Amino acid sequence: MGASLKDVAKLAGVSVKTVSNVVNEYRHVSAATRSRVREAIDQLGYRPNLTARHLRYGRSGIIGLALPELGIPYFAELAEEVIAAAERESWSVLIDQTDGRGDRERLTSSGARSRTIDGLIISPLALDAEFLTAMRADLPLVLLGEQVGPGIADLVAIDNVTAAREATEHLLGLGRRRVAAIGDQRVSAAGTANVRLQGYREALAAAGIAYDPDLVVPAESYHRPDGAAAMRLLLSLADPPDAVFCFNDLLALGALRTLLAAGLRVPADVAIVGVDDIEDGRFSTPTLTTVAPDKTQIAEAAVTMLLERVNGLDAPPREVIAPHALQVRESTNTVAGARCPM
Amino acid sequence: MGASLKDVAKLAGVSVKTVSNVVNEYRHVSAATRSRVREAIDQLGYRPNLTARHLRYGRSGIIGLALPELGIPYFAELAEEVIAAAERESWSVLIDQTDGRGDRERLTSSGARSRTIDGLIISPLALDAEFLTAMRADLPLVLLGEQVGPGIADLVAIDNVTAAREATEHLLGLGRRRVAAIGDQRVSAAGTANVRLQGYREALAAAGIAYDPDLVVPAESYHRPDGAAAMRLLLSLADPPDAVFCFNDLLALGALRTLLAAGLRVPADVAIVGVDDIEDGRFSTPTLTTVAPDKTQIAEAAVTMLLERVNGLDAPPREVIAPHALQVRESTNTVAGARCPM
DNA sequence: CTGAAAGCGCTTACAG
DNA sequence: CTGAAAGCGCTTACAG
Repeated sequence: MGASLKDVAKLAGVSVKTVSNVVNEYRHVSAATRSRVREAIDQLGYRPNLTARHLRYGRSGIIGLALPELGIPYFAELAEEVIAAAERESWSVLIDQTDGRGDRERLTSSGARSRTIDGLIISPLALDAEFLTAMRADLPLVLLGEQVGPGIADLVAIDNVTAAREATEHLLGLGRRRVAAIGDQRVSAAGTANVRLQGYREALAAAGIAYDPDLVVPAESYHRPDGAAAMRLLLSLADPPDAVFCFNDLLALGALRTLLAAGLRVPADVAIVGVDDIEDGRFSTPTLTTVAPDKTQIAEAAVTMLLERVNGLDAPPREVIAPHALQVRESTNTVAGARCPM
Repeated sequence: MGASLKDVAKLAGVSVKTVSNVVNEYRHVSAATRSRVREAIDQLGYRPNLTARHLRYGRSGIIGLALPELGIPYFAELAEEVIAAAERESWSVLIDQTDGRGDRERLTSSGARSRTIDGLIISPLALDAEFLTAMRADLPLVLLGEQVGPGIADLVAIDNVTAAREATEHLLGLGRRRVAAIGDQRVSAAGTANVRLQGYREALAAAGIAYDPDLVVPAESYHRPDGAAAMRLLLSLADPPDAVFCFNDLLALGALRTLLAAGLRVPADVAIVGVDDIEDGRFSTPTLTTVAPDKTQIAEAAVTMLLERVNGLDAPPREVIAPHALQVRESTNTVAGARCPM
């Protein structure tokens, strides 16, 4: 198909080494030779074959990003940042969707382990420590979100316990006493859901409020329908909640929908807090109070750490804890007046 | 780093050809040899180097997907489907974000033109026919969304004129007479915005309603803030609209926010229709009436057509028009009762 | 059924 | 400042 270095060399009447020198902009090429080579390149429409270059260098210039699904805005926004950060360093990003099952087969088959990528940023979810440890032996790895086991690989996350505690404290500070939690998951022992639940419980304990298991509703996935269904369950309780801490914004937006459809007012009757700070929550009615992780910083840290590993850094696993901040908006702001959308 | 075919061959005491035969599961390998090779593979932890294989085959097994940004849910959902469709065919997807500027530099540098991908699915936006024609000479191309010029490359899209006409007719059918449009763009002559505007105008004309340029508001990008700002502009008119057709759901959700914040009721005072059918609109309050393109079909058609080209199909540019359907929800349903969210 | 050799397109010591 | 040659790891005619 395309022309190769050899073709260019032949046309320019020089060796491939010289063409390579010109292409890679090494000095020590005479101006005359350089322009002759340039001409040949233009004439043939030559562009370097990156696959060959990668084979030679022993790397592909591509990193993988394994996420549950792009359909969850938090991950889409994060992917956006990761791609941008990688591009700044002239790396490309291959995205793998794990469907939240963290299915080993998928990861294995999808190139993560087949040396087509030089490193992997992975949101682990259902993957266990053992599997990840094995993966790390093959491939530089950066974990996103939550530590799966002690010192498995580099990690970038926010302090989820503190974040959850602050969110719950904020609701308690509003004077609410029946504070529910939506998003519990029993899948893995160290998952994000568990640490968020822990922060929730700490806040309740500090406020001297008894933990009521009825107020903690699991969510199979973290989409709006799950939040909506969980909220319906909570509304069916004899003593329903007056506030809800949702483990992500999508669950919160689903819960919000259920509340409004049931004729309840938010925050007057039930206040809501989410996590992620996705754009949706800044334009919903009411707007959504949320814990905002610094996604740009998370993405940059992940890419930086991964490339350091790809470049041979041999150090014990590192942890970057990115900052987060509670964004108070209408869904917990009882001062603002109520409005009627329909 | 990892073991190569040669290492395995040496350990198993056979030639590399034989190892290759085993790895690729060719028949005609004696059971004894096969198991000896298998053992060596396990022992060395051998996995094939895809880069080398790709060099040999002259292709990378990777296709590119160039989108404005993953932060726009429609594109994130589409990317999700494209990745899934590609994976079914054992292809990987490299995502490029063009930032809506369709910037040539980015595309050029980001691998699209550097032979690291075997084909490209691209949402063209600001790219002109000339540039795309030049690209197609290098690389199999499938255009997403809108035809940029006559017969430039394979295209998959919905019938945007009809979709826009139907959306507008739906609003007119509600008895609205001041129907605004948000999302006009002057960038390219054949862009999606223009065909949607055309459908809008056709519907007005068919209903015998004069076209009022004051009711058509441009949007620089298609995010919620743009819709919110455009709606504020419309509300400042002496004779504000009683309905709005937004060129995508994000604009519609932004407009919705402005209306509710201004104390207006939707749809009682102003009815709204969007395009894209993103998940947000199914859970907003009120839920959003929208034109739903069949994203799965769009993604599958794009991947199928691209792979056909990658496999050498030499045919004139083809067009796939995917189905769409108007999803009527609360934002235009004047029959449903009004509820008060806050 | 298996082996030795060439070649995909590049880069990089090694000479000159 | 430039060239001839080896090699990255794979596959594939070509022999046997």
